[in-house]
Amino acid sequence: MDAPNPNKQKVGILREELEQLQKENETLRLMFEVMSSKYRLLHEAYLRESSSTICRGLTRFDLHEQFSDKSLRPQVQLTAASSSHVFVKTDPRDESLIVKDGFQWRKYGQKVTKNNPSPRAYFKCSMAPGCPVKKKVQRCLDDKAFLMATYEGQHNHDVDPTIGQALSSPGSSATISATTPTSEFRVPVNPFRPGITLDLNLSGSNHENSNNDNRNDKRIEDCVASLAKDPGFTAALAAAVARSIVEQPKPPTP
DNA sequence: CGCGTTTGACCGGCGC
DNA sequence: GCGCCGGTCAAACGCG
Repeated sequence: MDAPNPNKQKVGILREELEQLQKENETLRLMFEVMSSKYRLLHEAYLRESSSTICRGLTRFDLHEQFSDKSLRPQVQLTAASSSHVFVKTDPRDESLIVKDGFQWRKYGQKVTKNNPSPRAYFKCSMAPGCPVKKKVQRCLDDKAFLMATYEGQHNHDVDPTIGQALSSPGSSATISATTPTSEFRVPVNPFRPGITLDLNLSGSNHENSNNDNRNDKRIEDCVASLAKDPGFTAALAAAVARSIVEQPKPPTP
């Protein structure tokens, strides 16, 4: 009776592993549910904002100003491919036209435009010599809490890592912010690259380390908000997560 | 002194 | 052709 049955011992180990995997599975399921619910909420908020704040800004600030200017129509048609508009929420009392997007910019001009009393500032990227990227920053006509940055061109270098780490998406990135009466959400976008780079590193420590709850929540929000920008990727990710939940984890083979 | 910002001047495109 | 407008240049200026 002293010698333990090796089979029973093996079964015990396997059972332990199984329980551990089930716990992990449950955790992942909960995370997925949280992500899904947050995604739904944020997507609804995003759609609301798209049809109100941002679209209002675009139609009255950008579209009105640029589309009404027939000289810019060809450029506007190229906008989707060669330039991007980013709304950045700032303190309306802050009169500086500074958009912290992870790059260093050198201001080379400022103009007061016809349709907006707020001056428009012109910046060139100064992080790398010869970088062709320019941006224009102007306070939104309707909501002075927002700055609209228009980026043109592609960077020929990477983002400053010390600044980039503070942003949720690696590489070049900027933050769109939009407010609803009750909430604020941030949508990380990448105005210079075709794809959206997401940090989906939702490690198990998320639920183990309560000190990181706020940061993890924010990261999840950032991820979810990014998903809202790309329905195709949303579907692909949802399918992948669903698969990982449906598929029972197999015990490790020796 | 070097670097970045400011700001008036200048240029080019477009509409009338 | 002229005027308007957005975009850019470059000298002056300020700051560390």
